[in-house]
Amino acid sequence: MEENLILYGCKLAKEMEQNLSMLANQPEALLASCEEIINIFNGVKERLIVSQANSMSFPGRRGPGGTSATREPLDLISAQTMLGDQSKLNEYLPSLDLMFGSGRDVGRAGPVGEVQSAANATDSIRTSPSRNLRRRKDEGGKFVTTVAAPQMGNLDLPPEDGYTWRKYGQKEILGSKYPRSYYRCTHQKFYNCPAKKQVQRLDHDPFTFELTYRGTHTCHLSSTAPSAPTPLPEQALPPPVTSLPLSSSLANTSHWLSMHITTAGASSSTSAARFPADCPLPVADMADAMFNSGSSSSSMDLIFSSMDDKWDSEVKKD
DNA sequence: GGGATTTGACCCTT
DNA sequence: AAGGGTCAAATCCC
Repeated sequence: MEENLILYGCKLAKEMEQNLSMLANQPEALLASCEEIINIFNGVKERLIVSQANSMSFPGRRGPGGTSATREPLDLISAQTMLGDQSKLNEYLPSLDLMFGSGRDVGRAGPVGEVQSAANATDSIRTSPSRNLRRRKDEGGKFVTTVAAPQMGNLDLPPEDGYTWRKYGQKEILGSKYPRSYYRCTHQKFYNCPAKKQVQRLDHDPFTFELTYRGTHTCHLSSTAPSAPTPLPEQALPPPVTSLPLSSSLANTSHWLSMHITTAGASSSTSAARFPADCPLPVADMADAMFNSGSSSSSMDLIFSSMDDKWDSEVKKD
């Protein structure tokens, strides 16, 4: 299933690239389309991360009062070892970050920096001379997903998602049976990482968590960040929520992806997000081709040409 | 002692 | 005014 997700992302990129070529003379439409691409790929990336996390077993955690909720990178490392062909995933995720950024990192420059401005404008945050930044729930830059509770271990804790989080609050929410927990990135202090997430059980399904991600991980961008020994946990970013209305096809895409990730979270399968053995990665080459080539269509065709047959033969099997 | 969690209070947005 | 998000002191654990 995850393999299909990846194949789908490749397929989608090719289709979008074809659309972009038709918008070459319409800068505004081109920008909007680029924005869609950024958000879609971020969504795919995040789903891969969550999918991989959900496919693992959840090692025992310490009880309340300790450091139980911290996410140990070793969990992922060992899981990757067990799952086998994860090296390509580790290549793929940071490459996507380099390619598309988060859409929300103010300090990040790159090929998509200007494209991000529209999203940043809608993602207004209030500043106060005496208080830290605060944002409301309906502001932009929110990504919501649901995952199943761990099959084993402490069911009160949400499943691993590859990041290390520090809990900073919990609150009873009106109309909800279960309290909402607030987490921020463990590296916020040292790397000024703004990533946060909220965890809440669903009223109608206590074994399912709703995860709300806000902000993006910038800790992996620091040259001193401890990313080298643990590629996956520190190199991937939670995606922003698209600030632009998706086209009908892309909206369907989002639905399709949501369906799949939810299924992956609820599954007890030990299968992991894997790349097909002949997937023409690494994506660093894709980024180079997409942004440094004068002839985007030809380069994209080169990148994705071998994907079509595989997509047609494998994805349609489902 | 350092780091993480708990929890009541505070502040902001609606 | 109510509800949600965050702060920060107290507490816990290693």
